[in-house]
Amino acid sequence: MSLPHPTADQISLPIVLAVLGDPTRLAIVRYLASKEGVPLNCSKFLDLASKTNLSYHLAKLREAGVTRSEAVGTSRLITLRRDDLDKRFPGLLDSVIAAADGDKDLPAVGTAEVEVSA
Amino acid sequence: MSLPHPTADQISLPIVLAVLGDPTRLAIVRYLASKEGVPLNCSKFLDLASKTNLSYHLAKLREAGVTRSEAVGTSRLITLRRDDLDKRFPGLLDSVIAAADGDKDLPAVGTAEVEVSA
DNA sequence: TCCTTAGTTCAAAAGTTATTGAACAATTGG
DNA sequence: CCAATTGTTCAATAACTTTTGAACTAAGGA
Repeated sequence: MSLPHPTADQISLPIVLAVLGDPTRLAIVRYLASKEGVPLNCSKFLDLASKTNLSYHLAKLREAGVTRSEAVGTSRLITLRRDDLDKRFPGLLDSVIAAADGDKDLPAVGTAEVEVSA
Repeated sequence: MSLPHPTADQISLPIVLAVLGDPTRLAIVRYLASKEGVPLNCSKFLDLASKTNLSYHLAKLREAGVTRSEAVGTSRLITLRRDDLDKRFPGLLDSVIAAADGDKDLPAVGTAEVEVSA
C-alpha cells in the first residue's frame, strides 16, 4: 500500500453514498465487484473516462474507503474493500451492486460505444 | 398527492445514492424510517436546518423518489417511499438506515444543541 | 541512456449543490 | 376580514465537484 487510505472505522456513510452516487464511479465499483479478488489497473476503466478524470474518480473512491490502491511498478492495483465495507455497513455494498446490475441505463466497463480491438 | 414525484421505475440508483449522501437528508430519512407509517410535516425537521433549506432538501428527496409529500391544508405530510424503494433496490434502504443508526457522528432529529421546550 | 507505459498533479473552466434572506401563497382560526 | 401558521419561490452567493489539457514523475525495457 502506498497512497493514503482511511482505516475501516474512518469510513463515513454519507461520504461513501455520495461517492457511489456517480455513474462513472458506480461502474468502476461494479466492475471491481464482478472481478473480486483480481486486482485491476486503471487502464481497465479507460472506456469510462479520460485518464486524468479516472485518476480523479479513483482517488475519490480510495479516499472514501471504497477501494484500495496499491502501487506496483508503474501500475496501481485497485481492489474493492469489501470486508471493510461489509463490516462497517452490512449489506450496503451488495444491495448497491445488485441494484446497479439491474439498471440498464448505467454506464458499465466494456459497454462503451468505442470497442477495444482484440 | 400534489407535487411531482417520479414513478417507482423512474427512481434512479445514482440519484438516490447522491441524495442520501448528505447528512441532513440522511437524518430526515432516518427519522421518517423510525416513525414509519406516521406522516410527518416539515416542522419536525427544523432542528436540522432552516425552513428554506429544509424545503430544498425535502424537494431533493421527493424528486429522487425517496419520499412522498402530500399537501394537506397548509402542511406537507411526508412519508418514506419504502415499498417503491424496496422494490427497485432490495435491501438498500434497510442497510443505509442501519448504517446511519450506527453512526454517532451523524446529525439526527431531536439531537440538536437547541432543545425544544416541552 | 532513451523511450515507452502508467498514472499523477496542477491550474483553469464549467457545472452543480447548498445556504441564505426577503417576498410570496394558501389555509385556518379568531 | 385579519392575522398567524406552513411552507414555497426567487435571486444571490458561496462552496464544492467534475472535466480538461499540459506538464510531470517513476518504473521498466531495448
